[in-house]
Amino acid sequence: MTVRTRFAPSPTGFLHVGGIRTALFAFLVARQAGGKFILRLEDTDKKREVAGSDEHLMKSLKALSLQYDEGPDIDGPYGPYRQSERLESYKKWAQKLIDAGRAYADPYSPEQLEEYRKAAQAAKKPFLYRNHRPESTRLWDGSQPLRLMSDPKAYQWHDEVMGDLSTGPEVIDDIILIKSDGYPTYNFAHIIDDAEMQITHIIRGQEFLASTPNYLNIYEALGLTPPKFATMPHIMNEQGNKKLGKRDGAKDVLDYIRDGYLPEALVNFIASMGWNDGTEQEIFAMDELIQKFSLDRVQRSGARFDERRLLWMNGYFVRELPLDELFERVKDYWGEEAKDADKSYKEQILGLVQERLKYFAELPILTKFFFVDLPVNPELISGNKQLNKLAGSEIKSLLETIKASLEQSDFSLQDLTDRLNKLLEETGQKPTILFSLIRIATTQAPSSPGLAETLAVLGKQQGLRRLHVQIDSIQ
RNA sequence: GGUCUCAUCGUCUAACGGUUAGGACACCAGGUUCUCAUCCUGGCAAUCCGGGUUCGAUUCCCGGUGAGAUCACCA
Repeated sequence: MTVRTRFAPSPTGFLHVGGIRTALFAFLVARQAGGKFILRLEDTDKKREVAGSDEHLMKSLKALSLQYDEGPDIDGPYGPYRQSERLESYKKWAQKLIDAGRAYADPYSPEQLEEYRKAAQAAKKPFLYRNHRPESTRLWDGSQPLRLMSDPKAYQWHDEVMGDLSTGPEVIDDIILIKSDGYPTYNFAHIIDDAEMQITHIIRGQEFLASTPNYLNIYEALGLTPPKFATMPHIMNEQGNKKLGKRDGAKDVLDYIRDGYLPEALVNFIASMGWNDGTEQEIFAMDELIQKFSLDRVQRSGARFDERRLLWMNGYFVRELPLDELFERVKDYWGEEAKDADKSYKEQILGLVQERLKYFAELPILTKFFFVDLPVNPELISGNKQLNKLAGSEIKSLLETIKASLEQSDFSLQDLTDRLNKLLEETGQKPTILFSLIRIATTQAPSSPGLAETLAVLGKQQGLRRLHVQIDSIQ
């Protein structure tokens, strides 16, 4: 049997790392088995639907290379892939249940239901709708919710991640199949769709674990064999006290992409939250993940989202990139001031900042001084523990000596290196004095790449000009 | 409150009854002619508690405790 997994989000907003992880694992299971990965939009709640989020979802998946084989925009043999377009199916299956006496019209108003619920709560009892099941059922005309006539019983089932699970009959209830607006509930629709779409593994978040026995009850009523279940533990927020959610600041994955996080780093990072291959390997390429992933090595406990680890991992992937590829990838991230700079100049700069670049959005602040003369910042000297011990006149004369030497330089890396060494001897100064001074004068930045390298890229004209300006600024 | 699930360094995790409980991130210290970063070296740091079973429990069982999920005409 061909493995078919699906990711089935509702179009109610963006995708955060929690959602992406579920999608990623479903994707990996499918790819590993040479099966199919399907995207299905669960758009049965028109009130919560957010316009454009379907596109956003698809874009997010594609941005992380989680390409699905069938979906709303990629037709396949089991379409359509939006639930709102599959209403006929749900009606058909619902009718089967009605005919079999396994579904009935809910006679109560929401207010009545609320009272029952409150009464149960006051009595410290769990609320069960089936305790209020009407004696005689009337015809379902669609104006009322359609409920399952449940068959309360204990269940034992296997979960690919959680292992063997079991519950008693007390959790089984007459859940709503079709809402009074004609749309099915998730609880009903996903079962029909998974069956019709030949889904073999339901990989989903832990929030559905508690309702699984009710789904089992529906499968039985429908005469369907359930697929394999795999329940993913939650990804928790940074404080670790709540499942990661949009409301408390979970970031859109597309925002990470926009900030210049690499998809491959994001994927690796997300996979490493809750899964590892049992070795000490930390870095995995996508094809390695596909090859090595297994559901039974997925963690059962929740993992916290630690952005610092993501930052490290992204920096790692950035450093690993060949320079020409990195150049291609960062091309939209240069600052405004770099607009007219030529390619080879930018390439040289990128070579110098590559190992300090954690994510692409940092590029402008790391490289600005290469493109524009920053104003003299006296605080760089006054705030320097070594330099602020020197009198202005001493600094000035040091700078004059430096200038005299650099004026003779061709600004090749080799010559600059030699001259810098010679200047240490000539002036008798320690590197911490001499090099700091040169760096400050020529960059006006609190930090920069190596001094000789920076000067070589900056070039003679710019380097000397900035030296002059610094000298003139000192009385 | 009922039901279900989970529990190893601050964080992500390894250890299919026997290890000085390992790695990574973060942090700290030192080194790489200034800074930042990289890289290298070193350091700090964990089996929730209590009972069993066993020659021996992080590991198996029971009970606590703690955390999370769920109990919608949301998914």
